[in-house]
Amino acid sequence: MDIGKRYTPHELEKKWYARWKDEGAFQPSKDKNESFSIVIPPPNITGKLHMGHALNLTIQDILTRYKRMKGLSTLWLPGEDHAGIATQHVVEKSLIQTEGKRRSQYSREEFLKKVWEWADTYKGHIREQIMALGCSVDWTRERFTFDEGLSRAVRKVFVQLYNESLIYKGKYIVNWCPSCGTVLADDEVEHVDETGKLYYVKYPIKNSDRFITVATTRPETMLGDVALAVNPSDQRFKELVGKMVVLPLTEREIPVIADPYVDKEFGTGVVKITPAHDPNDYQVGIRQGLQMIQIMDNTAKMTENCGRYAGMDRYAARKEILKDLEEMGLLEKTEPHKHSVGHCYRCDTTVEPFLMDQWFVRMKPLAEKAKEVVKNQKTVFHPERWEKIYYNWLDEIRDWCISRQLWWGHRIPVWYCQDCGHINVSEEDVVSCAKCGSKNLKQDEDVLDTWFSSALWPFSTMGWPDQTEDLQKFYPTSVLVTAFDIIFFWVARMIMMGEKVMGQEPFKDVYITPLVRDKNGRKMSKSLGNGIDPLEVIEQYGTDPIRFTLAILAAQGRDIKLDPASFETYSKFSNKIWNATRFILLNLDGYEKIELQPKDLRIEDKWILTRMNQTIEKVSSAIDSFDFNIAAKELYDFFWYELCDWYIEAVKERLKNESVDRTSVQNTLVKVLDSSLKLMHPFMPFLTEELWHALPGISEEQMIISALWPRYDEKFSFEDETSVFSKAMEVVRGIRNVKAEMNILQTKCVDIKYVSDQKETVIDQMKEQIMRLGFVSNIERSQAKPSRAATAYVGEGMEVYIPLGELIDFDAEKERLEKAKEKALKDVEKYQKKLQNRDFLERAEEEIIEETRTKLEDSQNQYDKVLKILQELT
RNA sequence: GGACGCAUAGCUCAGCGGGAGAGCAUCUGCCUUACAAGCAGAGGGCCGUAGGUUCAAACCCUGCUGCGUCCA
Repeated sequence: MDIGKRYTPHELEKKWYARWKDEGAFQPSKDKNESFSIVIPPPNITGKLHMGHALNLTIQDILTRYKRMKGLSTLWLPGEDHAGIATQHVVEKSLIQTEGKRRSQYSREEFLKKVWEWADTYKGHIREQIMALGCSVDWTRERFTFDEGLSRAVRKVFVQLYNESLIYKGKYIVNWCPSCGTVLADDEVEHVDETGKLYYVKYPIKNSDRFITVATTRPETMLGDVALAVNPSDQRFKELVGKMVVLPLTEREIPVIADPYVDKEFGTGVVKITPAHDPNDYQVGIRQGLQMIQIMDNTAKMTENCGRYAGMDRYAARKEILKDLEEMGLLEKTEPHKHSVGHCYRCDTTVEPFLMDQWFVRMKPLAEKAKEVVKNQKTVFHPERWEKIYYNWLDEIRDWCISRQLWWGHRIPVWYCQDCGHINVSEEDVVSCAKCGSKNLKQDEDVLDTWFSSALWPFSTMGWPDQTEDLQKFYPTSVLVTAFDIIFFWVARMIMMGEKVMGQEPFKDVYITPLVRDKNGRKMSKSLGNGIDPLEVIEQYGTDPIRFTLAILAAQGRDIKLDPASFETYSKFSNKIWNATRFILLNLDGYEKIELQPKDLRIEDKWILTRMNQTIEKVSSAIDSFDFNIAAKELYDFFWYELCDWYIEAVKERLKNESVDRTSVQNTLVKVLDSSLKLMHPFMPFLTEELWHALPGISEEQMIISALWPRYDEKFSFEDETSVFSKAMEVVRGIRNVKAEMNILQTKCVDIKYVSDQKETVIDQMKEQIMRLGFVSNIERSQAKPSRAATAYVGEGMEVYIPLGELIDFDAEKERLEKAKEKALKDVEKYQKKLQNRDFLERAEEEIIEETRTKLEDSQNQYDKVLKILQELT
């Protein structure tokens, strides 16, 4: 079978993906016992996939295809995430644009209908992109976090945790996003260092003309102050404790209290306490039994508790209050101040700490279990260091706020009885109160945090709460491949829920992918506009090059600085594979498959087969240890620098003559190509599938995707021949080098002469190949160095010369030899020094010492010979 | 403030105890009938800095400097 002259990626991508999918190649085989499974980190339905996804998906596909070829029953389960806040946010924005209406102008049902429409559209986009990347996911098992089945799982877990008192409702300080109009979990708040101001405000002491000065970054919250606090050990303020001060602007009187929370060094050593609007103050408030005054509403406007400031936005109020304090002479001074400010991770609005009734998950007991799982190595992080980050977070964990004031999400399965006040918590919709039987019920308006449903993903996608075959076979999953930024949001919570609900860790390995940055090391982001769209790259170069590029850059524990030029580099590799295959196919005239026998093989055949064997081992073990870059590099080097540059070049002559020998070469080529394509398949699925089908003996029904992974074959490992070939390579390089230095065309054939005291040299063993690779017209053994000759090779037991007559440039030759001499001398000195060191001889391993002795001998030898040649240079 | 990571050729990085490597870029030569998306050759590095461990350190340990990230 012939293939086209050029590698044209696009048509073959579509063709093969459709066939793989249609023939069920992505579905796990039913008959095998050992299984391998991955659940996809479900992409949000808010937008398109970025380079991070492309990397993440590529790695998962490499693992999946590799395990599938290794014969395991393999499942990669795809799906999408409904992404509560984010999705509601983008849909609202798009509705304002398309229909000019805000969310409040729709009913909850109407709005949700719109979001579902959006969800369906975007699920489609995500599917297309996953397909474009060639991912071998089992589409028959696709799931969505808001599916009916997954919603059932969410309810069941909620009820279970509620019944075990692991879920509770309570009034606490939470993070409120005034723009999204919902509460956020602690880890959904991003802290950014900002330069703000520290305002020093004077509070008059009651019945006195003295003041206490308080430093604050947020003067507007003073309207909610209920106390001033000092550190109990602070001598400066000892006698003030217990006194009352008059809160400026309100005339309210508040006490001065002592609390160890106060930092003596900060500001004046006195802080204002606003329990309803600051998490630390809230703790003080609880300890001291203080009143809590709400001064802002859901939109961050001041409440009626704020007198004449009521109705103002928080920033307007701040301005106004400062102006008033200034006028009253109560603003002592203002200093620039650096502090960290919380922002909403979705819309970047400054979050407001807020005292509210919300639902929480009690994290401590779950976190303990989750720590154990990793400590006991039931789940292992790669690279290992992420464990620390994981522990760190779990150690400092606080209860997880799971209710969200949104419409898009799993509605909290709680019904409040309007008559008796009973809280009904149930998997099924409640129609009558369990306590009083009243039908006057009201379901909680709020929905659950998206991550609550994502936390169940590894088992909810496999049919839980039903006891399905998939769960039996594929849970726990084998590997989770994800980015570090969701270790807290997602990975840790999945482990908690897996342990809690299934009694078993959700995955055995967690591979944390590198972060894809731009070529300058900046994070790719929409606002910087420095993102690279994977689809555009695919459009330009094809899927296989982008996958291979990402894989070869994916070194563990280091971010990827992605220079688009890399795609160019590795698309050339694809082309190389294409053309090498094409060459082999063009040379299969009269091909007849035979069982290769060592006795029919020549040195270069044995060499390439040995190297093939080694490559199989290296690539397999690299994938096993998640070192995708090493695996990819190994393939690149083997295929290009050994198979193409040396083996194919060496056997071209042998392919020309019809003989048994040609059959051996053809079979070796086909065998090596077959194995190479298989090893490369997980990285470059389309190209390899296409080319594999052009190989002789591959039937139309077969597919490389389900072919068996190559195995190391003892029969084809030949150490001796491998070192002979290496020596031949050196000789050829020497000849080429002389030509380059003497300005002789590489393709101009020269004669060579060699001097040796050995009976058989590499030149005798590989004469034809050396002649072909070095463009040599004639080789002769000689008793001594010919005159007017350049030295091409000086090695153990042999020197190779090129008699050049008038062509020789003595200066250039002398320079070359001087360089070689210097190098040899440096080596000699280095090894001598080592071997003269008594400590070295006493303490180093015997093997190392022996090796060093050999090296010394070799370099000494080299030096002597080069020196001699140099002296005789005529 | 607490924790972590990184520093190797001009650029991007691999190597992580016994010979400093790759790609890109640069320079030289070549259309050698698979591939000019190619072939052959060359130049370029006190492996951040100061100590320590070791017979032996780019590699292990510590301090420092610079850059980055996470948590508070």
